[in-house]
Amino acid sequence: MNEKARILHVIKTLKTVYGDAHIALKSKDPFQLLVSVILSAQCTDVRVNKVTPFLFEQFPDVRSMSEAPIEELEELIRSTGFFRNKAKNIKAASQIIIERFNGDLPLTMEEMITIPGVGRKTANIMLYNAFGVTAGIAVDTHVKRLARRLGMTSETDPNKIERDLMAIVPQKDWGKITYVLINHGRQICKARKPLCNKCPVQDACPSAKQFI
DNA sequence: CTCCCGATAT
DNA sequence: ATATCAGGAG
Repeated sequence: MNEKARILHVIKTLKTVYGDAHIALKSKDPFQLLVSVILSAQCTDVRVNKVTPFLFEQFPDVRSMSEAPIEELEELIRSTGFFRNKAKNIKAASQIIIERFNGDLPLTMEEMITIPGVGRKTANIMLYNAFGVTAGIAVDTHVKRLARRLGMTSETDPNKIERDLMAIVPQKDWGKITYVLINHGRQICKARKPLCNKCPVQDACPSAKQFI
């Protein structure tokens, strides 16, 4: 079995095991999803889901968020970390969305990444989950770690990892592959102590023996 | 490359 | 005590 066939086998197996994998961030519309994704940087989704109910109770939409006092915003999201940057970005993003996009989120990668606090990872998550648009593959810390361990890339830069993954993963799987890898990364292929003996793709993983 | 940063697992 | 957690900007 060649390298490409090995990788496709890994993807197929993980898709079967984590078939119901989906976004874990709670939101009731695209704008709330954007705020949640910005908050999720270097923070667990469980923590984000704990603060957003209180945050959206005070500032439920793009209009109210654009006028939110920065100190109140900071206090409401403090526990998610990087709270000064995140508060500043969320407010600036809200103002930009109103001024440049007439209050609605843009539907293209090009426009999406002009929003403060939004890079390719956040844009990919938004386009797929809010609008069903498949522009690329969202590379977060889990996707980066797993793609490297599973031998799908040797790069460390998220943009280069995304390019490598897009060349291997069938386009119809670009949206879902992120959640498949995230779930596998949380349950089995954990950052510190990966559970290789319980891994469904152990036999096809070039990193397995190094952790056993 | 560095900085931002609190919460949690190990 | 320290590594890690749905990253992005300068």
